[in-house]
Amino acid sequence: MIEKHLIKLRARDEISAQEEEAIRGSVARQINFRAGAIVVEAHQVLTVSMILLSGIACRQKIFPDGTRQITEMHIAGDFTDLHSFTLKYLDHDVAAITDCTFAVIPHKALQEISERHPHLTRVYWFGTNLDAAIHREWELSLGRRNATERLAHLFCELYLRLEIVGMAKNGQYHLPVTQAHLSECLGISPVHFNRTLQKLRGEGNVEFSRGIVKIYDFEALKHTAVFDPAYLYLERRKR
Amino acid sequence: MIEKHLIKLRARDEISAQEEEAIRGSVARQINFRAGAIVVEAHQVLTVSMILLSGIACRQKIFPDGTRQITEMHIAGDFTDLHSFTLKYLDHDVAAITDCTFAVIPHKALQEISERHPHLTRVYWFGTNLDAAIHREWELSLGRRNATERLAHLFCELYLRLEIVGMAKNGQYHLPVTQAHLSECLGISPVHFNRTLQKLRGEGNVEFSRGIVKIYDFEALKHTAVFDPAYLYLERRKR
DNA sequence: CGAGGGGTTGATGGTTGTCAAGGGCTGTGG
DNA sequence: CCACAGCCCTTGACAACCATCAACCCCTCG
Repeated sequence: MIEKHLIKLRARDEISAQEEEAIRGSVARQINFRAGAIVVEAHQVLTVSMILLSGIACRQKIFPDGTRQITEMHIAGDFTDLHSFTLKYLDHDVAAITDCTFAVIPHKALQEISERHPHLTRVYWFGTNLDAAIHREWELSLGRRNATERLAHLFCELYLRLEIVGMAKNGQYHLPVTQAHLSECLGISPVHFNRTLQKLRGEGNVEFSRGIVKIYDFEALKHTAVFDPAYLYLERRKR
Repeated sequence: MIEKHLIKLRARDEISAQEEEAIRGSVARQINFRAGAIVVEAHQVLTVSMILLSGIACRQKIFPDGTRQITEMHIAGDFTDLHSFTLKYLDHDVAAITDCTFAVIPHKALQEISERHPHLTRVYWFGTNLDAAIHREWELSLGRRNATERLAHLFCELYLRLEIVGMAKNGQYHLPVTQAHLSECLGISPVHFNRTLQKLRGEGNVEFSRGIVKIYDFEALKHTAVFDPAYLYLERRKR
């Protein structure tokens, strides 16, 4: 159930048997959401956090006029709103892009972990800092990369993140989202997204259609994206 | 010395006398940097974190070709690289924009805090989550706001953050940075920054010259920025 | 067969970047 | 005191990038 979550944690740190037990014991229940549903609403006081088990979700910020910015994509294994444990409420929504299943972890359980398991607490603290690093990289994209580079960069990031949890291999992965969703990640219009995608396809290094991303030359794609994976902290660190 | 840091913490949570003592005891030394210096270099393994005592610093990401994106501005009281405690190295630089003084906190001391002071650990965890919230808001700016709105938004954010630590009042604060620095926050060229600033001045709600920001109508400025301070988490929360 | 969502295309205009030049202020040395 | 250098700010002209509007296509599903 939370296997992908454990794989993600163990890709970056050692998790002992007791810690794994503590994590498993903290799951109160599962919950499903339909595609398009708001999973967590901004500004609502929260008492639980959620681990994404399957599906694709995102963090989004919405303007009064309805325009939307997706600030991070979430895949299976991600602790989508762990930060609500210390923030108490979120400054953004969490939305289900496809149908999603979550494991629900009450803040009470996180409180216990933070009292009894200092190392695991630091692992989860690391997890929220990793999200912040992804936000920073997206700031760089939105501030300095053009549309082509942004899109190539997003394809690279998702490949590496999905690969960790076994959901991408041989340069290919499922990404069952619309062009409009991705344009909201990149801060461009859907029309311009479409033209950008065609340009990338023309270069022959990547394709995206029917919800499948095919990367034919990852090194070339990294090059057009100016992609440096350091911000994903993919190495295992010592306790 | 770390008074502004304590004020910032106490604006959001209760800090006990013992916790204050633990914080004060963790400061190993002070260190100064000249304007323009790199305080922390990306990708270097770190063993200390630093609290900004005076001056203005920033987090920046630089492309191979030298173009730069500032991902967050730091003011006195900010724990500029607390996240290096769990990340071990940073995905970005920390740079001194003006002359700066920092308090140095060894990771060993943070390790002890994380073992002995669960509540204070959560307070610091909250602190890094607050930085992440600022990153998200900047993603929204860079992705969806135009240049005028971005600049107005930055002036609003810095006002509220400086006000907390007593460095802004009556709609006015010192911001001894160049237009080029601010343009690197906003993801626009220095030339366009200058024209944007003139446009805002023409509207009569804000002025910026000789390193001083004067806000004449904060509500109007908030309105042009579509500024919602929720992401700064300015209320005091319960233990 | 029709409706609807998602994808595609063309035309046009606004926002922003780039290049180049000049102005103003400050600090320094003659 | 003045000349000069250097940094920062400002302005104008032009081009690139991207948004918007509108129309159409394609596929799926009821």
